[in-house]
Amino acid sequence: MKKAYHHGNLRETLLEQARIELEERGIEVLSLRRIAQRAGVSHTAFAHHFGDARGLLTALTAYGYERLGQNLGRARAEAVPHDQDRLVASGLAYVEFALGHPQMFTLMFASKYPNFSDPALDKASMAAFSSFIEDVRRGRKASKPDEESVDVPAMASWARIHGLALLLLTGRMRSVLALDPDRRREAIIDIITVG
Amino acid sequence: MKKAYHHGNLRETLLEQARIELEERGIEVLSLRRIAQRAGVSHTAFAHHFGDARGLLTALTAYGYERLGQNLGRARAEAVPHDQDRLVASGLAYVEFALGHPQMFTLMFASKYPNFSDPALDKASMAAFSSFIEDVRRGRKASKPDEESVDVPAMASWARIHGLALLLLTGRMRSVLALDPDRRREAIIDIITVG
DNA sequence: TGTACATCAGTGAACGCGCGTTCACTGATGTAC
DNA sequence: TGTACATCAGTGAACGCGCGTTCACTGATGTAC
Repeated sequence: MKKAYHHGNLRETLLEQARIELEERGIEVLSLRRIAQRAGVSHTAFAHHFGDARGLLTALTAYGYERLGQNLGRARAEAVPHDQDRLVASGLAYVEFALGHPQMFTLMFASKYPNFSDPALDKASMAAFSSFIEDVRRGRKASKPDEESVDVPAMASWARIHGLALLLLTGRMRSVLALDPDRRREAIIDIITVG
Repeated sequence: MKKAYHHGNLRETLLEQARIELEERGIEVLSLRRIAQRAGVSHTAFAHHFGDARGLLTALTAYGYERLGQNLGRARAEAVPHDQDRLVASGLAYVEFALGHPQMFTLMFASKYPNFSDPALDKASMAAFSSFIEDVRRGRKASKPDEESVDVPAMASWARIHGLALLLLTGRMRSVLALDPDRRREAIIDIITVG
């Protein structure tokens, strides 16, 4: 098969290879040159699709939020339709996303490199968050407060789920990490649902 | 005043300048050379005190845990001695430490650079965590479970406080960030203490 | 259907940059006698 | 109290490295007529 000069799908290929490099080596040593090498393309080919290095990171982060949003949506759809079950399913999917894609999660939540005011990134992250927070809110039986005030119960649940994800993926909470997968899953659900 | 050839206190000076550089510019662009320049010393002077670059980051992270531990201890001592008040005071101090030292907090909890198996770092982080978790446990009125099982209520409170800190410092939770300092403090306490 | 030409997509060499580390060194300090 | 000498603390030049970017380019594609 002759290799075409024009790739046809290079943007998606570069994003996918960037995702793999990210998980394998970590944010802190991501390199355009290595990603391009993985994709079998010269490292200057990036410019046509992403502008500069930050553009790639921004697109990669948006891609991560899209995947998180999809995972949450799937979990939501599979949960039997009681609000409480939906909160548990969403929360579990959130934590599992973090554990399954630790570097991506770190990029999405801790990194200063992506441009979070990029419209596509903002749209993807708002979509993931807002549906998740809606699940949380309904699971807590809290009515949506007026626009200006803080929805304390919903924020409390979100904070707990987010913190649980991060403490687990950074290796704290050794008592939970020591469990086998099934029991760990149960412990995560217990922690999400405890009064 | 003649500048001494031997500094006398260079290790502490370098750590302090590293801390300032960290907060001002961020983990991702920390540089030995710039820190040394701040301290008025050649960049090769590091080797005598920290070995290599990772050694400095490890020492800096340990320093962060010591300061977190001190802040928690101070908050604990000032709280009127009801267990619930102590949980609130510790939790608030935890969140305020994160907001006051965002880069340090990120280094302590998300970075892969420090060597977390370094004995001094391990000791400092265990000291900060264990006293904090003890506060949480007593505030939840949960008796300490046997060594092997998971203390679900304590982990749930820790996760909530940790997640709250991170969601705030990464700019999520806009409804809380929009408040003025006093009302924000109240909202943080509400979120920590809500059932 | 053919052709001219603009645009798009990818190449590869070269660049400068800041980095951490290595090296041989020098000045200051501490200590044994 | 003096002196010899080992050790400690800091210097500054040089190194190689991988990085992202720039540049002039070439091949492929799309389109107007």
